Amino acid sequence: MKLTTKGRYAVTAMLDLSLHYGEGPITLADIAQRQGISLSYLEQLFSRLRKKSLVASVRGPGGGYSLGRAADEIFVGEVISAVDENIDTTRCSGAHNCQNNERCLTHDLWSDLSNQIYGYLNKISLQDLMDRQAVREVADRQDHPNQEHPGLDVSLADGSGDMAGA
Amino acid sequence: MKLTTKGRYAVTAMLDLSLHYGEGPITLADIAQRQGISLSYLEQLFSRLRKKSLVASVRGPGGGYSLGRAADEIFVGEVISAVDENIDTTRCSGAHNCQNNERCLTHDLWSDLSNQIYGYLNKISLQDLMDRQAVREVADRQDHPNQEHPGLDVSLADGSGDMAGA
DNA sequence: GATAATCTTGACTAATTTGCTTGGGAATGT
DNA sequence: ACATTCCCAAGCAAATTAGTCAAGATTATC
Repeated sequence: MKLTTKGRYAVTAMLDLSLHYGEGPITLADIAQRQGISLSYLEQLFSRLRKKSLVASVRGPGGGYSLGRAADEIFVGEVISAVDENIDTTRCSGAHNCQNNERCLTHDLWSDLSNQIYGYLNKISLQDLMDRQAVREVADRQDHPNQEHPGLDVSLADGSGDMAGA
Repeated sequence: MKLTTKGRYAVTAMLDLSLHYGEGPITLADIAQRQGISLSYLEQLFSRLRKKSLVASVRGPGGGYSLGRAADEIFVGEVISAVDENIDTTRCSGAHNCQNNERCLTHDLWSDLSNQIYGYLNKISLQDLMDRQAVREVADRQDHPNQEHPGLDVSLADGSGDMAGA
């Protein structure tokens, strides 16, 4: 499990696709302009997203990309791991050929956490994120009817996720 | 929120410290050998961990590092962000100087997710991880009394974390 | 006090990853 | 035919990672 700006670009682009669902195929040029990502970089990312069937493509004029499945069936963890090219041998390279028991023990502690994070991210769908945003926007508009950009950057990470039964 | 091998090293080292709590200060040389991390790299990481008071140091012979607080008061998110040096301007650089509403919208969707992940990781303490492992070890030993390394690499990410009220 | 163990700091470097450019293709609607 | 789009691969600058090296500062022990 890795989480870098690369994954952020991928998730952002997928969210952009979700937001324009129903408008037909969306061109990468549109996403590039809207999200401030270079077209060629997007092409690389979408190449991987396509191999994992997270997006579908249509070539030719009027073509573009659309979500490979419904937004509530695509999970953030999938998107991130699709672009991560993660062969990540975790030092112990899967097998238990560590130097000693101690090292292996600590390694297992880490991989345990990694699995937890992954499980967590694989429960959050693109639709979930959009729903959250929609709810907040409505609430914000009710509070501040005359502003273009209400205080959306105020952290409201409620962090109500449970700790997965440690 | 960033999650790379650097953070993994830091968490692994902190877990090593936790496991040897009560044995007095632990030298970086010990951790380096046990966890297979270079001594000098550990020095860099611990310099940052120390600035955030996540570890305490004792100099001179017999010196070393120990946890800055109890293991159940140190959270994974803290450890990771301590070594991340995260000035991460998130493209919109905090303010709302985006190109248009749409871009800002998608950006907020991402930062929302980022906050969620962060909140999640800040609920998992080092103690939690050790407890999980301890429980599993006992269970495994009961099932396979004669093995040194029972099947600990089998994923058991139960992922019972809730999705934070999307 | 000398010495050795250990943390502390900073400069430097090789390898890898990121993010992007360039330059070509291949498919397809008009 | 042509313009538009996806597709693909090579290459490249900047950043990050992971590490080395070298010089110190502190302190327990002899």
